Amino acid sequence: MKLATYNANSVRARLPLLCDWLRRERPDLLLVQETKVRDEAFPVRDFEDQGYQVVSRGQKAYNGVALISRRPCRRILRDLFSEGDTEARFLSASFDDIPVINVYVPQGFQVGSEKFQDKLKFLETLLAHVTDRYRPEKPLIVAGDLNVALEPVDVFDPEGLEGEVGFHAEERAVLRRFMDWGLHDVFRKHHPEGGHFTFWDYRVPNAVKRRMGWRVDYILATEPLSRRCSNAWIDVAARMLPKPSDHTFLVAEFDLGDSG
Amino acid sequence: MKLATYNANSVRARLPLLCDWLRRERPDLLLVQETKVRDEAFPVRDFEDQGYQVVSRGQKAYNGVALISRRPCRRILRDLFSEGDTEARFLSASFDDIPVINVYVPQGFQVGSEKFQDKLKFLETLLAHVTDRYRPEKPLIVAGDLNVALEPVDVFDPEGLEGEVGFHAEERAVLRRFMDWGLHDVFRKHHPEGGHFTFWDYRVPNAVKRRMGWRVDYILATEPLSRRCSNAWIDVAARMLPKPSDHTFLVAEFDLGDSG
DNA sequence: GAGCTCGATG
DNA sequence: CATCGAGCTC
Repeated sequence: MKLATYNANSVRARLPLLCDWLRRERPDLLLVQETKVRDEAFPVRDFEDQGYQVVSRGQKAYNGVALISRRPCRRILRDLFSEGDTEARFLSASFDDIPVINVYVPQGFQVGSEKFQDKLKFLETLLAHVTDRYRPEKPLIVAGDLNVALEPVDVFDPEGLEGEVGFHAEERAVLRRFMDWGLHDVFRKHHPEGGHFTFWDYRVPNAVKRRMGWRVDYILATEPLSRRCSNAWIDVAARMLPKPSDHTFLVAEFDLGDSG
Repeated sequence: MKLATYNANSVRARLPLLCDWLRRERPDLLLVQETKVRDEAFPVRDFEDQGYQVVSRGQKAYNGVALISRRPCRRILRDLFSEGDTEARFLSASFDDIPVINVYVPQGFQVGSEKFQDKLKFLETLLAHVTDRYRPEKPLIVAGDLNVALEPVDVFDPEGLEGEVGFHAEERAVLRRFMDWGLHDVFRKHHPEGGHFTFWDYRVPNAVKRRMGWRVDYILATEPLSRRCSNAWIDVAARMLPKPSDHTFLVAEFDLGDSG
């Protein structure tokens, strides 16, 4: 099974790039974040034309997540919070009985701000959701834009960025607890060396060439799946195409035998 | 000499279409209206790369006219009104001693409105400019988006549109006086039958296929040039391309012998 | 329907 | 740098 995650920064603005990429890579499942579109306006047809189905949890202008898959899904869940989500940042479903959670974690604005607290709250709630409902011995995938770089090798300037939003001890500690519970970072498993990024700020000139990026997008898997992850890679070239998102694709392949 | 006029509805938005068209048609001179860009931001390079020179009279966001030519021009004039123009709607220059006036006449909003009066004032001032400075026995071209359909055959529904802005007796009367003075509509000369249009409103679904257009773009020439006009045509296909302007190209060819 | 500006967000 | 509205024009 080939799974990818992509913060599109508008699924409509990224439609040509996305369609080209799907045509070439043909993943079984693509998790998209920052679709920035209401469900009624999601360009479903463009994906259906390529043999994909779309489940979307969107809102106007901001956030929005979607599951784009070749096979149907079950057990769709659109809300992380028991009160119902005010922002479209969470979407989970099962594909061939493998539960997949797609998240777009709040960026957090500034350390100490109310938005930063919301970010921590979101991560804590997601962690509780995972630990309450799943077991590390069973298959589970949690993936998307977590908006946190876990280790110093996951940012281009760990000293300079230490304590900044996205690389602050408090966020990293919460993310660490996902790992401690039993979620494995499948990209890290295949690339322990670091210096690989999935996001480069538009505002930094030539950020990709200058390797001024962050690794904030993840595919996390419990042990039975992580064990079967045969490959994981970041499509840096897709960040160099015309009209790119500020993120790029993270891909993982799982050897699931006949069942997947 | 091959001359074309085109209301681009943003020269920047139309850059791919324009460049493709120039590569294919290679006119000696292209008159553009609604460039919608300040002179400093005009994409001059894209035209220079194809062997064209650009003279532009632009403003921010609205209006804007330009002369795009393979040969240099002389006697550039950027203002129609003696007080200096507040809107970028007029640009004239001489090419091989043939004076060419490029205009974007105000659309006029609604009959009876102040903008409609401005439109009539613009047309009257242009007529005075022409009759004061030129003679019908000498070469002169006046072309561009005149925003007036002269005759019933120049709109898709003459009965329904009678009296509407763009097809009102008062505007048509002023335009008629250009003809009476000695300017000839070179497209009409080759296509007396009517039913040919240069503009189709974006808001009318399938307007081109349904032939729901207007002929409001013109190439007018004095007798010594009109006599030599060997061909004139409207490139309807260019209105059917992806991301078209709401207008399309009007082209005329003149047999000028060695001198042009 | 499709350009434009502007102020917002990241 | 590149999204998004809103409000404007044609």
